Amino acid sequence: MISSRYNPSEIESKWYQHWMDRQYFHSEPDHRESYSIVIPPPNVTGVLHMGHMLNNTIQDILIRKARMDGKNACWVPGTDHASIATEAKVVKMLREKGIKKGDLTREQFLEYAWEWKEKYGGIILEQLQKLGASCDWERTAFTMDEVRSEGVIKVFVDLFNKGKLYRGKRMVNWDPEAKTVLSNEEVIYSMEQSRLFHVKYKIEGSDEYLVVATTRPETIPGDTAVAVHPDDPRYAHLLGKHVIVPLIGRIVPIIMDSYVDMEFGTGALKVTPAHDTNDYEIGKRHQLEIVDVFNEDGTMSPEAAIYVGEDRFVVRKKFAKDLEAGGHVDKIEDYQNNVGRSERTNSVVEPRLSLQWYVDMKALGGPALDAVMNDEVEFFPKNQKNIYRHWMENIKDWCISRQLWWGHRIPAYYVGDDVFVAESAQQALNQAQAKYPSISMSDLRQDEDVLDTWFSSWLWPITVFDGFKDKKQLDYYYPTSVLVTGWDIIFLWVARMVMAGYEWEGKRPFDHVYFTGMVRDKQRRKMSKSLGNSPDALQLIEDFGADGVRFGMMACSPAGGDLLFDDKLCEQGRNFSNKIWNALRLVDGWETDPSLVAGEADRLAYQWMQDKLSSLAVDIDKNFKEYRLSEALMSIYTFIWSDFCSWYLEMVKPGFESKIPLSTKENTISLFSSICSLLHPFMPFITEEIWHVLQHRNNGDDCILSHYPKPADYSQTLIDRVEQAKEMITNIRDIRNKNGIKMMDKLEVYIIQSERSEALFNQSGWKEICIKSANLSDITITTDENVAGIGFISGTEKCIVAINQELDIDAQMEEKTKELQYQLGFVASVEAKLNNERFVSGAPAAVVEKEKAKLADGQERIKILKDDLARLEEMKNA
RNA sequence: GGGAGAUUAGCUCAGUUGGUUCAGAGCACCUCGUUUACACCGAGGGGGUCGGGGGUUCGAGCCCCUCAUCUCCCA
Repeated sequence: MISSRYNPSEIESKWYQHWMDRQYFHSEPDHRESYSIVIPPPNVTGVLHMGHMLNNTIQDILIRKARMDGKNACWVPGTDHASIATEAKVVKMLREKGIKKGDLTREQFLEYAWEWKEKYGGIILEQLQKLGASCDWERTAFTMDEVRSEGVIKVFVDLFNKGKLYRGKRMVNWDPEAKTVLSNEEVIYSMEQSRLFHVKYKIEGSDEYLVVATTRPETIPGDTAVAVHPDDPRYAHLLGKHVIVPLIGRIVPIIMDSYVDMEFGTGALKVTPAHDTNDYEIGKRHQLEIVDVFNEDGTMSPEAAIYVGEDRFVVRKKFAKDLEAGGHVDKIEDYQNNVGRSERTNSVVEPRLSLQWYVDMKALGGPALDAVMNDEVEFFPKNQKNIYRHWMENIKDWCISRQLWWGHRIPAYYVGDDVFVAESAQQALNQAQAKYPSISMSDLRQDEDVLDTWFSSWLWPITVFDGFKDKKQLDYYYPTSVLVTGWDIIFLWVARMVMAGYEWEGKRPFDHVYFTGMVRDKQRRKMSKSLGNSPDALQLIEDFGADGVRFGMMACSPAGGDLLFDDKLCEQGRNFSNKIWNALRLVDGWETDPSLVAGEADRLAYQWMQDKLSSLAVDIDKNFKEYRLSEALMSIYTFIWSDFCSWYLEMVKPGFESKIPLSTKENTISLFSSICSLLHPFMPFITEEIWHVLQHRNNGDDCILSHYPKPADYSQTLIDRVEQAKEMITNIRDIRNKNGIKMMDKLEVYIIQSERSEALFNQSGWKEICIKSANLSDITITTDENVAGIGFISGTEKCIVAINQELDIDAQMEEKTKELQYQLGFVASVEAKLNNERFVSGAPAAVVEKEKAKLADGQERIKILKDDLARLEEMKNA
């Protein structure tokens, strides 16, 4: 006996293993059309979170659907090495062991790092398997493995040789804790409480002071000018004068620069070119001296000459005191300002001048912008195109060096100030010797830095197919079919992949990009570790089953829109699983009798289901083409729960202790199998299980490889007729409800004779379905409009439920009157439209025809209602 | 400060070139129900001036203007 509850856990592991054993996920190039997806490689340090679940569920749905459509589906999994995050984890682990990074050589450190990666780096991939991800695990890639690394180095050398890569001194976002440069995207800004110091700078040779407002007094030793706006009348007289930097005593010029905001603070700005991006620009314009007062770890440098070696925040407090003690403070205000912190270390980011490697993005951007604008790479949803264009048109060079050890070490070799870039040290040496014949390997010094992780990720669609070495796989799978990712990394990753695709393959990396939304909690907050509002992904799978969670993720996740996650959605998924499971129990329990012949009702019900299925397949096909997966799923949900379970199964279900005709059971199993196929991409486990419980299957006949139901022709007339039967049945049930008539009591129903009611009756099986589902003794066509009972309208048919018991006539009259009012209003509005000369002449003929039909229908209903009311009135008076 | 998007039922959202009885779905809610697939259920039901105002049109949830509120991106 099958359990009345669906228990996912055993079933899920069983089928995942089965699929793996049969190598269904594995793909090799062949004669079929390819459908490929590369996974956005999760961070190797990561564990599965809600964002991954959403993103990977979507990819799995697409890849399973493609597989069932007969394409050669290939989903390549993998992870990225996440320089900063991983190095931070390894450093932390070492610290716990009592080892300091500084005590290790680069090689020793990397050994530990690899050890760590081998041990923990696969966790997230295993978790994806729990979710049901049908990745080709034989292709699992890692951004730092040999194939991927070779590609990265080749590309670096290639860009250098093409002159699209350079080394330059720029203002960067510096993380003093990780001691590395950060990209803009790795800096998180938020408003923080701080203090605005109004500091007095004495004007040289005068008793006058110039008051400057700053939140960062610790940078005062780096001041090399004070700037005011050239149009500011308050300071016009100071042109050409100098001020004395407080506590430091340095004499610096007062300069005029229109960058200064006259409204802000005192309208005077201290200029510290080494420690602020804008100040740096001002410094360049006025040829100011650059004094770098910080070390790489955020302590004061020897150039600061004061508090050397102490931390910038400690010094801020000391400076505040010293300034006050020295009488240099005019006033101190509480102030809110926007502070940038490192995404990884949460350390306050320090703008810093440093020598870094850059990619010349203007040299790469052209084809990448065009490709998206003309839909060669198509975005879903479309509105992301604008954002993309805006960024591409204002693109800045990409700083790719990172002061870390974990990553691809930059293949640049120095001899003094000369740089030689080559794929190997030997090649670099050869280059160097061409210039300096006498040098040897020991004179070459390789760049200490590694490359930004994105510098390997942007090659992902090429390198996972080993595309820089061997084009065989690449030619088949590239361009990939679709990329599924969050819009938050559109610049960081998507745009750069497009650039790389055109730069090295001359082709787009993917046909489509499907942007998912962010997963947020019910209060619309982003899921984050610090808020603790992110549910444990594996626990969810435990609680609701992978299928339940997948349903939950998809049920309310419009393309590009945010997903407000709620356990309730997974619960709904679990309930849905249970519903299907119990439908299986019902069908499975049917005993057949070969001597029974299926009735007309069974045949009509089956025909109706087939037509509905075809119609559904048309919708699903359309929805998939537009990546409206949520809608596709919901239409399947309604089909299964409502059409199949609530209507179809009830129509054909045998009575108590009765058997079912063989053909009806077979037809039902066939429908149920199609349903499994339909739902399989969304809920793979339960569908595979049911597929096999429904009937014996030959080896290899698995749901995962079944044909996805294709759009097909169907009879809308037949569907409409059954819909009208449903409407009539619902009406009768409502009448039972309102009049306290038990479902068990059989009723007799009359339909007033008309052309349309005749058509319904002539539909084979129609009458039988009504009788069974509404539990009627009979349903007949009559010309006698005065049958005693309760009248109702179905479509435009007047129907009467014959009833002998006492009825609440007033309640009925009230209801009919209300309905009549509505219909009168409706007809009036249609008449107004049709009487409007401009409507009749201006609107398309089809629209006018429809209005006329509406009018006729409405008038018909009004007539029925009026008759009914008159009849009720008579009954009341009788 | 510049740009983008949004505002439809209590909640989350559909609504595809303006035209069916078009104001919809799911969840939540209310009433009834333990009839042998399922209470993780069944049957039925109520609920919205489509953010406010103005305009174009024979006709506006949809197009235009304006105001309000919110979100995001860039600086």
